[in-house]
Amino acid sequence: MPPLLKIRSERDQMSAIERRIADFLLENAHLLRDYSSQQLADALKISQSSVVKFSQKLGFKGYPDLKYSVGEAVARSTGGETTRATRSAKRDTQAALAESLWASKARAEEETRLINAPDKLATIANTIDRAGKVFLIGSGDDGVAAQMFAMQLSSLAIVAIHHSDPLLMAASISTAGKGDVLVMLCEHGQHHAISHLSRQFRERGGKSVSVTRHTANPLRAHADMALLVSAHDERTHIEPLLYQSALLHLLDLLFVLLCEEGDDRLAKLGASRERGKQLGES
Amino acid sequence: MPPLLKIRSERDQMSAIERRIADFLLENAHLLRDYSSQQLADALKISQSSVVKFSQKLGFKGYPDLKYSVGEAVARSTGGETTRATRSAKRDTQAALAESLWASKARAEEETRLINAPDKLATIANTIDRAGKVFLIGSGDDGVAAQMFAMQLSSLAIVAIHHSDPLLMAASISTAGKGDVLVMLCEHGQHHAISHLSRQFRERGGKSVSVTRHTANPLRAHADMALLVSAHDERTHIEPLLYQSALLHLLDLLFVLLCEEGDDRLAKLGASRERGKQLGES
DNA sequence: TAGAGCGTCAATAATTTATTCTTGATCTAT
DNA sequence: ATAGATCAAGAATAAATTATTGACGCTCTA
Repeated sequence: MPPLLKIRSERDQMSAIERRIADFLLENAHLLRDYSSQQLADALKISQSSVVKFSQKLGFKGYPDLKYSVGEAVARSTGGETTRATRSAKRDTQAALAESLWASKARAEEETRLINAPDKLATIANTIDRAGKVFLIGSGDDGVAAQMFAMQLSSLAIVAIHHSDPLLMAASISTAGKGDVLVMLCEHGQHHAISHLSRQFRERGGKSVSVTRHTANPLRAHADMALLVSAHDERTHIEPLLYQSALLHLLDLLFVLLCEEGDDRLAKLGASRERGKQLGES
Repeated sequence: MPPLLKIRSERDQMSAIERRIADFLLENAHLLRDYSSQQLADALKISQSSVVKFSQKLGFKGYPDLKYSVGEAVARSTGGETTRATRSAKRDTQAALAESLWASKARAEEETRLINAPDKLATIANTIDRAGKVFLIGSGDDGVAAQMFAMQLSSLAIVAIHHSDPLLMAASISTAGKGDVLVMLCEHGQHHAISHLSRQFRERGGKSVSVTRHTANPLRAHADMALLVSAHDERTHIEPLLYQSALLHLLDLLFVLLCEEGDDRLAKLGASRERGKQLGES
């Protein structure tokens, strides 16, 4: 039980002095850091030993232990508050910049999470999990994201084939069959070539998944399943960053779902990581 | 700055004994509660006064103060979650998953921002801005990030050459000269091949920038400028996501700084985007 | 009203923390 | 090289904080 809650709940069967201590703690928990048991006693005009006994009666090893617990509780409740001290001008403006960029990203990622129903995500994760081969296409920014996701899939021992080029992908797809999955990343969903691929792929019995902005777009319309990304900012140089970030976050989420899909996935991930480490030493 | 982050970031310029203490704290932060300064000293076979001095050097009032701070930090990081009862639907668990992932990322990005001094970032942005050519090397996850950054630089009309392969990069570098920049992304900074490239590159008069985890590592030591990434999580399948995310965030920040470096940069970005749009319609 | 039970405090013991001082190692400038 | 400076580390010790003890007074009850 959190210490402050415990104190409150036992407050009623306490003696007068104990109640004084309890009240002080409840009101001043956040500045307990600077109080020794003696100082606390002085502040309340009671003896130091009363403070110690109070601590022990509540089940703590002693006063420092109580103090430590209260510190934890306060930290938890006040969240990840960062003490922001005013520094030099440059530091401030740059911190503000970082802060604002971060906030924008947070918003984009949050929006993105909300417009993709959990069931849908779970279904897609499941489909990928059972898939024979996973094909990924995307160019430009999308290509990089696709590549990253492909690497993640590989590390889970899922066969993933990534191409930026629709022509190359067309060739790869000719080996696809039922149970395979095609993940198409295309910000605006307007690449005809990709829509075309989708059609071919589905004819061969595979499932297609589109990942686009949440606008109406042909790619999304033609896909079996559609993931959506939301990212907006009036500063045109920022918007692509938000798109990237939200997209990656969405894919990360999918990755984590996959990790938890089956126990052996994580084992395979561990093994893959080991191999990577050995190569890395070269 | 959170105490554990502070410890990590100063770890490199510590003496051997101090490093022992630092490592112990980082690994055993959650059970520091039961250690007095003397017990900690005994566990590490060092003197108690060393522990106290360590605390003071880090800016704490004394050992108990350090302990208190670490307690807060641990409490915060192990989630301000008041263990929510029965998670009924799939929706809930997935939302929680997303939430936790997002919180971890936020922490990693925040930490990363804090350990890279604004001045340093500004200097690097400036160096890149003035550079003739920018070379980027990185493989695996780092490679994807490098590629992404290269694309961003290109969109600002900065000449950016990216390779995953050190051999190819070696060939490219032979065209480099004074005023050029080599950005080396390498999570653990242990790739000898990259260190080798760095040496070659600097001999030709170029400036090298390393981007690694904030551990002591050879790559970082050899570089003219070093960017650092902080990302930690006990769940081994999550940590790489955090690294990715924090790394990209750092590079995004650099990108934004570049955008604001000169007015014409934004204009060029707009033009580049226009061209991209036209291509995209195909 | 004697005495058991409890809470408080002052005194003090025990523990923990902080400081001082010494030693030895590593630089630095002559 | 070498004297001097600087620093890290530990031992010894001082200072502080914390914990325990025992005495006193209060209340309740048989």
